[in-house]
Amino acid sequence: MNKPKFYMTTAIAYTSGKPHIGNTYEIVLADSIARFRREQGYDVFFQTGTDEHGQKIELKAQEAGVTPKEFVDGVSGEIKRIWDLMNTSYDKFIRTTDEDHEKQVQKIFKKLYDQGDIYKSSYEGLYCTPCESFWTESQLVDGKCPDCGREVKPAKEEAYFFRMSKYADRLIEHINTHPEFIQPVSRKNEMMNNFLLPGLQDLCVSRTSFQWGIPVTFDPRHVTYVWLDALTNYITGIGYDCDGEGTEQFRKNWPAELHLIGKDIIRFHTIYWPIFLMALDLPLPKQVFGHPWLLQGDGKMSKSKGNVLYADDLADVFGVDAVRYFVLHEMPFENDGVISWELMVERLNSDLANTLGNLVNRTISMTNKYFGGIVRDGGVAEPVDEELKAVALAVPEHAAKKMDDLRVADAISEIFTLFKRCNKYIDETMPWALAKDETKQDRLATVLYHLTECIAIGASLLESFMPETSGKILEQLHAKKRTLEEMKQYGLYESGTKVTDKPEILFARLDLKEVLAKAEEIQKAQLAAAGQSADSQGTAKKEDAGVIDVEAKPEISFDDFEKLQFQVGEIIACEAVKKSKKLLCSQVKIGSQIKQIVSGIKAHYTPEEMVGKKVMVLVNLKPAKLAGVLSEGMLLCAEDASGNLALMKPEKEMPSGAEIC
RNA sequence: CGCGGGAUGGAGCAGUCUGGAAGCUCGUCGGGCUCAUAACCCGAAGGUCGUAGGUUCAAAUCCUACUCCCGCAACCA
Repeated sequence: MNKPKFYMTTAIAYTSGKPHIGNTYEIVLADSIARFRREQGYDVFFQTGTDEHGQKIELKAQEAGVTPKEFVDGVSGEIKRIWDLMNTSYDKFIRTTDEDHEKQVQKIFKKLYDQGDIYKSSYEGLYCTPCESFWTESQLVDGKCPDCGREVKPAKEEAYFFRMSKYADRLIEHINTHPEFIQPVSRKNEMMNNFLLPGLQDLCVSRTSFQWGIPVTFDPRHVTYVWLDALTNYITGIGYDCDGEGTEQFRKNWPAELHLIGKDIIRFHTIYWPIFLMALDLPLPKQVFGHPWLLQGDGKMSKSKGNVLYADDLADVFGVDAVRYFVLHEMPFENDGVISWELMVERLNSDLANTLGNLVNRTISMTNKYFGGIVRDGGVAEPVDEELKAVALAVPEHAAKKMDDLRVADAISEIFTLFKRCNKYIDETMPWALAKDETKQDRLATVLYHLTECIAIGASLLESFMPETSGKILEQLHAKKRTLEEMKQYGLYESGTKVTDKPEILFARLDLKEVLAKAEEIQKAQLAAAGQSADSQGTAKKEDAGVIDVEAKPEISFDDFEKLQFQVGEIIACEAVKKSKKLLCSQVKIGSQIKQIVSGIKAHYTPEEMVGKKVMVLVNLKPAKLAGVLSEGMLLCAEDASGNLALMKPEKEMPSGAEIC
């Protein structure tokens, strides 16, 4: 019998830095699906990797004083290390700097150009360097990049474009006739209404503003822009060849059954990628699942706060399988999940230590205590056994159904219903009472047999989610790993088998206080790595800390300083900027002049309390529009670590317009 | 009228598409049990399902208006 093939991928991770727990979530999720599909008998090929080109990386490498290649070699290695640490079973780790990938991308670019899908034009607009994106005036937020909030600069760039519109109708048709294509379904309307139905813009597919990319062969000033480079990894990784048939593996595996990606890049995978494939005359992937995000509960993750959660730190404290369990269990299907040290401890103690670990432990202990470790079916049945058996037989099916819908968290919960049922069964049968009765020895043996059998089934099911734990349990029971097929039968545990005589604690209960102490150490280490001085960490974490340190800026000359003009200004009127949540617009009297200045301090000052204040103003700042309102300077504020602001006022009474120098 | 997400017992969530007895996990309290990792089992308390209207025999769910929260950008999966 031929096993059906199952080709799945994760998004390739961008190599701009170490991946945090949210990035790691995706690979673990993918791994659990891949493992489960293998269990189901599919011939799985599971690809992941790293996306390594782009201006951002060029800049990061420059900052670090290494070549871009050296930089991405380091980060890609780090990512792979974490993927391996998390025990993920990918079959291929592709890098977009792989030679064969680069070669194919160049050939694809040429081919699309030759057949008229790609054309040369130019791009004019406001450019955000860190985001590598052009924006139109109307897209800007407060005059800044809507993605990152940083400054944009007017720029014009010659570029190649892909004619998306040509294929739009075909894509709309495909999406409408394949309701399973975009998952979760709610995303489908978003794509249709926001992008497809209003009319697709052509996509810019080359850049000249940086070099770290795959050069366009026939126009070497250009490098391939990220999406054409990155998305194609899904086919180049399995041996696509633009000029020929491609490898046998490619012909076998393409199209992919599943692209697993973050919800933020659904657009690229359900619009641009399918259209690229149409242009290459290739079939489309079967399904794209945009999973939700795992967010930090207690405030925004930020390196400067030192509260970023990394998979390896968490694994150090909790163990790899506990981290896998947590991210899989805590992530719902559609909404974002929450992660925090407290929640991790709660899950570990409650589910892994109490429900699962303790169950295995008490079962093995009783077997040792009452029968010298020998598990034997005593053949004395009671009705309660049937209830347990029914659960054990139903759970694999239920879990499989959840997995088919990609509801991994629900699948795990299904498995745990079996462990919970086992704990209840122990209470119902009271083995310790049976043990005291000479005539109940066979019944006692039967009870322990059922428990061992059910744990063996549950442990086997756990393999996709917690491979190491699964193996440990089976080993302690000296049980064979079951296939899904075998789980349809009950009673495969061989009667007369001896279990281990020294059961190992699978998950030790953790004390929240101790864990939080460790978390604090990790936070300190992060702060140190972020370049803060050693003594500042000590004080910064305490509430009574009187100081904060900020990132040092390069030294400036006195000439630079002289360019800045500061004066005392009196706020004579102030109102909130209507279209904005953060901005106040003040009329500031500086000498005999009145300047209008917009400041992002609405959260800290009301317009009323602003009026009458004499404050420090940077007056010769180039005027700019914020939220459509002209601002002709800057009110200076001090800001603490939690973002509280305080306006700077002269320490003695000074007239409006007094120069500050 | 900027965009997006959200509001369900103390905490974290499901249920909302396709109206039909408010559910899960944790925590709390009471009880049971002692094989086990102070664990396990049973029971209880605790909710005007953000507010106000509307549709309906019936609304957490559909419609309208409003309030409040959160993010708007990192390490963007």
